[in-house]
Amino acid sequence: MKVSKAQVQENRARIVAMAAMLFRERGYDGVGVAELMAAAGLTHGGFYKHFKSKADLMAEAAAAGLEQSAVNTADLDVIAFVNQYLSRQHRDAPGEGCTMAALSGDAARQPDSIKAVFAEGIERQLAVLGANQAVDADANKQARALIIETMAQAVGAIVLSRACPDDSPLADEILAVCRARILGQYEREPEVKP
Amino acid sequence: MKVSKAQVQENRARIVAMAAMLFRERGYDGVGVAELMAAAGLTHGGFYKHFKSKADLMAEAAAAGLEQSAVNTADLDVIAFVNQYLSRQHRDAPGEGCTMAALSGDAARQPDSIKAVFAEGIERQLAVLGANQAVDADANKQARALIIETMAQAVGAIVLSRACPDDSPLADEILAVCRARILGQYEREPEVKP
DNA sequence: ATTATCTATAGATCTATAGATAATGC
DNA sequence: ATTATCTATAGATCTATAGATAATGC
Repeated sequence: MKVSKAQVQENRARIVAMAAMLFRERGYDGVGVAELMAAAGLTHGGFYKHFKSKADLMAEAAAAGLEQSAVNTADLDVIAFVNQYLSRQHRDAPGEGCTMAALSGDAARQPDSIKAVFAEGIERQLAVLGANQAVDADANKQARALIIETMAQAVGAIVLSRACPDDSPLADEILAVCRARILGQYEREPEVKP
Repeated sequence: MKVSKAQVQENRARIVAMAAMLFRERGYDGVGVAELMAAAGLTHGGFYKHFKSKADLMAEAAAAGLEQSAVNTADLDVIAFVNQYLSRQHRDAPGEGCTMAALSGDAARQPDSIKAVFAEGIERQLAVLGANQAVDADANKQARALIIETMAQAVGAIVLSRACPDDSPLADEILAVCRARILGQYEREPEVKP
């Protein structure tokens, strides 16, 4: 029943990847260890050779999800990012979407060890979107403020839109309004290029 | 052991009020019926004479929390609202704060019956903040868009700030930046008065 | 020999129900 | 007579551990 070291590593990665998806879809309390391990093709007893506890996995899955978002958006400019982020596709597929939007509410009730992972993930995403890339300190401060505002509005729009019933006109209106207004801001205040 | 009709009504209201607070603090899955009833000074068996199920209470507690926010902010203009909403006090007291910010993430995973309560609560809050109060249809549309953008950014800022560790500089920065930028927008685009 | 995985289970917790009780309200 | 509340419990589920197993890797 033992498996190769490569297989062990692959199994562990699959558990983390499944957790990152299932937690985003159903929340930290919405997915049990047994179900998670079954989704990864294993039995639940083996979980504790990979992780000390479910809380440990939560931190690792959050880091994986946040890292994935940063990598996926690394080659987008802010306008492309906003168009993708504030889309119905993103709203309706939380399992593959932004970890901040899907799990920040849950993270707020977790210990600082998990919140620290989120803070790092937020900071990373701000960097990817072009904060701190301006020529001088003052321009940097302004660029960073603009990116923070954009992320907050984008996250808020997705969170509120997802809280509405599936066919609610308000759900779509929130996305459309925020997308238009953010994009309008980047026309007036063009993105800072390095 | 039976109690008067007035007492029954009072007990029920206390259960709903405690639920509205505890759910905001710890999430729908974070509070059990037994603990909730104990917090209301009752034993858990009696719960089911008041509510058909925990899910029924969740809908009613959400409605109560959303209603409370609307009433509390009814006499504030948008600027006073934003100053209060994007404060450390609000961020650090979710149990008495905005239900949208505290529970939208949980609501997204609940059935449409609960999401419908949230959609109504959002719509109500938009109305309180002055959407639909302009003189003509076009001005109304613009005013509504501005309020939606403001709510999304405010909710997103609180949600992200709460996901950061308690002493995180980023948590405070998100609040300060979004507060300043929203207020700046209302200077440039003054609030629509009826 | 080591150890990742499996089966089985302990112990806690959670929602919901059953039946008894006693004060209200017709 | 009705019924809100209480005590007790059923049945499900969840995290974590114990012990057996069998293939890897020294």
